[in-house]
Amino acid sequence: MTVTPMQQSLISHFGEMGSRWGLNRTLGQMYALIVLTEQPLNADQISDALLISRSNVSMGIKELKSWNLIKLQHIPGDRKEYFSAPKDIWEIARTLIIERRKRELDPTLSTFRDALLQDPANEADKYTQQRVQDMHDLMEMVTIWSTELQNMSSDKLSTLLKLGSGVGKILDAKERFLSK
Amino acid sequence: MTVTPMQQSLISHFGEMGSRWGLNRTLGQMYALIVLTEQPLNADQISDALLISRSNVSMGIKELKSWNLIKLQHIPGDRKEYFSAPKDIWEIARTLIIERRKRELDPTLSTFRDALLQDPANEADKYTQQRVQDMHDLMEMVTIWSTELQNMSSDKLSTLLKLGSGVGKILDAKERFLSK
DNA sequence: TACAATTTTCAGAAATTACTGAAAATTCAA
DNA sequence: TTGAATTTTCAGTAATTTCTGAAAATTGTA
Repeated sequence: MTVTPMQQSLISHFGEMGSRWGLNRTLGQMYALIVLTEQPLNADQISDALLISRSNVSMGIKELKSWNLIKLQHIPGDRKEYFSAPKDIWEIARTLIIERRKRELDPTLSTFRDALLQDPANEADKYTQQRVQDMHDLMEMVTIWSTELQNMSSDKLSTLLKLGSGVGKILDAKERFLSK
Repeated sequence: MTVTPMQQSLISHFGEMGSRWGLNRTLGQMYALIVLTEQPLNADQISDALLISRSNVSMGIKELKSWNLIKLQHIPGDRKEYFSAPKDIWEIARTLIIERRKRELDPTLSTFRDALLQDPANEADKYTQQRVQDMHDLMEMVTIWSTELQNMSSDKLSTLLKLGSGVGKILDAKERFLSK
């Protein structure tokens, strides 16, 4: 399991990014390695390639599993477990959307709802609730979107994204669709 | 500058979330306080309300400024600087999208492009480039979208988001239209 | 200009998070 | 079963990040 210079620079970058994200450096590197390698890898190979301890890999894998980001495989005649990433990049994207929604949006929405159910104790609370209401509404819409994306095929997701350069067009499409 | 229980629980939640995000706990709390309070606040008030040192507030403000998340105000006859958040929640959302794109997508896209320009040293590199190409394409579309959103008025952004669960249907309609 | 008010900086301390090696637990073939 | 191969756990250590107080810098007024 040797890492080419090209792979190394990508792995490093994902390490940096991973720590800026909710993950940590090692996790970012591990996932980069798995995504960029065609063959499934076992824990020892990951440990060798990234120069991190076997136990660190074990913890990383546990985390990646909890994010549903890796596939588990077995190779006949080999007792080790092998890990790989989905070959469809859209599937990875979809998983990331779902998992981040679960971890970030859902609990926040629930905190917002709690606050909105309370009686405002004074003017300050009234203002607070008003702001919470705005954030709640926005976030709920984002949630609905993410649910939608979650159920969308890769093809469809791709079509939607490609529509990008003219989101305005989508709005137009909506008008036409609804008004006929 | 007293914080009501309702505000306190929201501030705590944002603290938790902030650290899961790229920000840190204090920054999350600071921004929650500013967003949830109607009046602009000065650094001492923030320091009092959150029980953190004046210098910590100063660093936090610097960071929030770099994210373009706060507005700076002066109150006549008072030399202190006062801080507030945009009243339009969509504006805050838009700013977050822009800033995160700058910090996360742009550098990543550039790393991807570097890798794609290199000559693959072997089969492993060829596979790596293929995967990078996929990720690049996806991320470029996301970038285009975010640019689009950046230039969209709050009204239009709101309309688009409200479309939510209707998006799939519109795409269906489009498919049917194109394939006949 | 002088100076009080305010903000910023920054070295070190405190807190948090990540990582390791050793040991425990699990798995599976014989 | 047994025991070798493999994975997981976890206490302690290392590394990183955050926070503070003191001092320096800046600002604005008289």
